[in-house]
Amino acid sequence: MAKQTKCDPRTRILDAAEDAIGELGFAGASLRHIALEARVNLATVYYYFDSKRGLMEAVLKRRLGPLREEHLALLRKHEATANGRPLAVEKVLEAMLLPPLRMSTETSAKRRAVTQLIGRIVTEPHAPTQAVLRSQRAEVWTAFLKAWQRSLPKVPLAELLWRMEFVWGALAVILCNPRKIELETHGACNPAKIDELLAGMIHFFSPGFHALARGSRKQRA
Amino acid sequence: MAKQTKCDPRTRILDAAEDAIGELGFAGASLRHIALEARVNLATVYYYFDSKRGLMEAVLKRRLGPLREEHLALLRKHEATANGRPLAVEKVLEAMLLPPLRMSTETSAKRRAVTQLIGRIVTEPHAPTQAVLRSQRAEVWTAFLKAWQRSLPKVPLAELLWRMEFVWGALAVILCNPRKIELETHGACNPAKIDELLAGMIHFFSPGFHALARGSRKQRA
DNA sequence: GCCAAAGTCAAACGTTCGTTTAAAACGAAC
DNA sequence: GTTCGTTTTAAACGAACGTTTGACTTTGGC
Repeated sequence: MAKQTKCDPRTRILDAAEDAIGELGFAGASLRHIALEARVNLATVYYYFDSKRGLMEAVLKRRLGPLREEHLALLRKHEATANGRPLAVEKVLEAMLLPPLRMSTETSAKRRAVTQLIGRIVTEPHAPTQAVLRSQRAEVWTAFLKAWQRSLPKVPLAELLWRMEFVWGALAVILCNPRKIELETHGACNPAKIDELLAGMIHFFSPGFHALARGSRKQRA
Repeated sequence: MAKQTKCDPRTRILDAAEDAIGELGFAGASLRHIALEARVNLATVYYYFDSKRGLMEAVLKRRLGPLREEHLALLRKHEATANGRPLAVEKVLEAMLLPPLRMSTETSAKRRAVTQLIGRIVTEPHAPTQAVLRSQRAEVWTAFLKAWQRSLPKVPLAELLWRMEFVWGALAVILCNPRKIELETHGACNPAKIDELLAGMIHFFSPGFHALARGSRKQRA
């Protein structure tokens, strides 16, 4: 029972599926390719997961569950430190950005699949996938929206929602193709250095969040 | 010869392919589905385009070509107005954002495929597709990088590249799933109102661009 | 040692994929 | 009316897809 740390077929299948999805997308990743990569018979995939859709959901939930917990935990931690006062913009941004960035480098260097997986989620057209994502993301999304509303009470709701989408999009594009960014910039940008990246993103996005709504004439500060 | 405005099979195939890719992604869009939607025999697709890859390239180039021209034209127009001086941050941002946003609403309301197509490009795993994209995007990318370097000479190259990626990612996430954003925000955000959206994005991103590099102790202004 | 449960395996199911073929239908030219 | 190049068509190709089956091997409890 202590032997099934990483050698059990179930985990191997999940790992292989994660790699395949990251490389080829949900539609392009075939079960035969996944089974071959996991050194498992094709039918074994159906033994552990009922279908391709079942496997896809398992792949997503394995990562999105912990990610959600980290998101909420970090947000709660900052709120505990704030002692009931609204969080600083920088803290909310950090809570949004750090968990995905950290997860992208936690896995071994060779397997950058998690990264791509999370990034790909945003634009994935695969309908069943989208359903899983929405349910997993809803709780985190509302938690962050509340935090933003408390921190920036003068910014209208629609504006806050837009800005959250902007940040999420910027994050996704990095996670999705970190190798591409590194190549396109001839090495000037290195998505693996998450400390620098996080600091850079917070530094870049904070001023925008502090900006009030356009055309708001009631601004006093 | 003047009759082939929108009824010729070639255009119908391109339109159908655009729809299918927008909905299902490049791997998920099958030629049979596309041919059926275009009311064309399957072999006709091969008559006009050599293969599935050929069709995909044609679909991309039909939109990316004009988009590139609009990008460069708008940038040149602003530079002409600036009279040799560096462009304002807001102008460069507008030149980056307006062409894709405008293209997303130029097509009829029912066919929001262009929008999704452009957005999907960012995270598309399909390898041949990526190759087409890189070549189409390279020219525009370097043009904007030059503009940014002139406007913000104190910000290091790597930082500028990162910020361009951020903006591009935010844009992509909107273009890719405008309907999703509208639903998730319960109508508070409407991606179809591109004037408001553009103003909001410029207003949000400008302060970040004006920010200097982190930890830069040589800053004087 | 036996047995039921858990797990693995090769082989095949029917479907759909991208692609090809060869013949039919078409329109303009002579 | 025949001819020729262009366009459209039905039918089929082999390969790969998701999925199922049934037999085989392994395992832990009695």
